[in-house]
Amino acid sequence: MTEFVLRKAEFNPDHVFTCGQTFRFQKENGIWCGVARGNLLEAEADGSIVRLRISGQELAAETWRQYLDLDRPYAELFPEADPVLRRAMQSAPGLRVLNQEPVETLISFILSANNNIPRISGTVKALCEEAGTPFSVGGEVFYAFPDAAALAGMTETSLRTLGAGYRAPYILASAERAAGGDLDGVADMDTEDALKYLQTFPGVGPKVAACVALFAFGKREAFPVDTWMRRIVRNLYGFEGSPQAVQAFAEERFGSSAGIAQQYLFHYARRYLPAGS
DNA sequence: ACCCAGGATTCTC
DNA sequence: GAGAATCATGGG
Repeated sequence: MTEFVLRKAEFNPDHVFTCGQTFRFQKENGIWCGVARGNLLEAEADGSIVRLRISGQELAAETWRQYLDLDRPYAELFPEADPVLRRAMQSAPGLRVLNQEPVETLISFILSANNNIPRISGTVKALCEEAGTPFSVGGEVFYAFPDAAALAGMTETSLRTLGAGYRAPYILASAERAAGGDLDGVADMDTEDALKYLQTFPGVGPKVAACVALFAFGKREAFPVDTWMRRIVRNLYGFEGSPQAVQAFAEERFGSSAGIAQQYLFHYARRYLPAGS
């Protein structure tokens, strides 16, 4: 078991787990609970501190520091943040961008296309219970996200039963490629190459590629543009254009940590910008 | 019945 | 290349 005691100002689970980067965490009885890297991760706020408890196979504390992105100085990332970004950051202190597993991120965000977050979460959970490796903590059973080979061994029918819909064949084909090692080189690519390469996976376009690059491969300049991002850029920055134009606007404005700015803005938009505006 | 959801793919011009 | 139609599925 690994434990962390952190200041809520540097890691706030209420922001980390609701800002849309992961679909596997739920709050139960005041405790955030989910599975990451085949371990149970629980986070509980206690005043101004947060206790993190990680149970399961024993992984090095350094691995978890990396997963939690604890060693990045968030307060120093945007020294000249504009008023919009500053407001978004001030509204979510302790938000951090996790470093998640590539296969889980790839498949989850293929599922996210033209879908809504509650339904994505439900399908991901069903997927884990169907094909993931179970492990038990304190007598309760949890499921790791299925590895690529397990996913590739599923049928289109079973994936549709779990709620994947028309994305089922994309998931199978992309899982097959991942099982063959096709994600292995992405970590060493620069952002531009990674984005281009990830889009060769079935079901992966510009937005999903940016999510995978950002959330699984540490490409912090990758800036996913979705309906929320177009809305916030239009309403709060007065910039309107194609997703590609919005991405260029964001990269120019936010620089090498644009993806982290994106998470603050996305989280802010979902909480404070009325839908349909 | 209609629209939307963290879009991607395919068809068409 | 840019723009429209199509793609399951559940909830408003």
